[in-house]
Amino acid sequence: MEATGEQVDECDLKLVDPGKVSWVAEALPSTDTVTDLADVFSLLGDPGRLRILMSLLSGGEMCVCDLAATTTMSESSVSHALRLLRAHRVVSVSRRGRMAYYRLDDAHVRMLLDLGLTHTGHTVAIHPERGEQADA
Amino acid sequence: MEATGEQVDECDLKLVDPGKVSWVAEALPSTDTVTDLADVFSLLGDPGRLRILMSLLSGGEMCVCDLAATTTMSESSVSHALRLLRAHRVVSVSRRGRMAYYRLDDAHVRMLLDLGLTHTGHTVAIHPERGEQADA
DNA sequence: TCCACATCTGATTAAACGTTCATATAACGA
DNA sequence: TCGTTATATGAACGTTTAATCAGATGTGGA
Repeated sequence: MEATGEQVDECDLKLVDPGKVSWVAEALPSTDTVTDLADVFSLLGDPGRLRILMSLLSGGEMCVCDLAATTTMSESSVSHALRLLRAHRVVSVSRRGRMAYYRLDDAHVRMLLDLGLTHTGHTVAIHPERGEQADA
Repeated sequence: MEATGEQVDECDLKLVDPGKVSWVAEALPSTDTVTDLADVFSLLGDPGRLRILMSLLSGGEMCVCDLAATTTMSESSVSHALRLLRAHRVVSVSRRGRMAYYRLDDAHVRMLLDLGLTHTGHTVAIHPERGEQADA
């Protein structure tokens, strides 16, 4: 890819293992890909948003005011958070009357949440009779 | 936890589905657990740290200067980032001579990274002959 | 011992973030 | 139509964060 034949642009002088550096650098996804992925993780990196998403994970479909209750956040905060999550296609809305019902709309994020909860030793509370969990 | 027997402390007045709110609230992990999990995701939510971790994921064990090269960050930035990751037990160090060799030291984070990369359509470059991937 | 080198650390600064408050939009009921 | 309710949005504020620079620590070789 490089005209010079060197993948690590410059200052190879101080590299301990130039060979490994070369192929590790090549193996890394593009800047855009890394940025996108970091964005997703970042979205999950806020306790408030995380509580919202976990609420949706077990509750299925919920309106803003109920989410405010389960997460102990103000409705305004929840709304702002949902706007962000919506912009990143992590949640989707169904508007019925004056209510807005949100749901988890990203199978990948669902898996990340699940994996995260598993790690903490916390089992995701699934209530089949309320049926909301999807394909994943 | 509540003296009143109500899980959603107050203002049940404006709830759309009080029943669901109750059990969703109960199903949520403790504040500490949520905070810890958010911390982990937050750690993965920075492009620089993500590149460091992905480098370690494919490179196995690497020193600071080589990581600086693969991530195109300054050595100081890398060192600061590694300190954070170290504090959260995500990476561990082996000091040999004046070098510090870092490695991914959290199977769970490894899985999250893997899942994240899978989602982006990017296959993790594994080089068995360099052997570093663990149990996971 | 002294110097060079790899890494670490603290302080500073600028940008990004989440919350709040006030207000806007839009739908239902009277 | 008017008032109320549910949600959305914008601006302002305080906090957190990551990058940079300068200097500290500690190791190896001369």
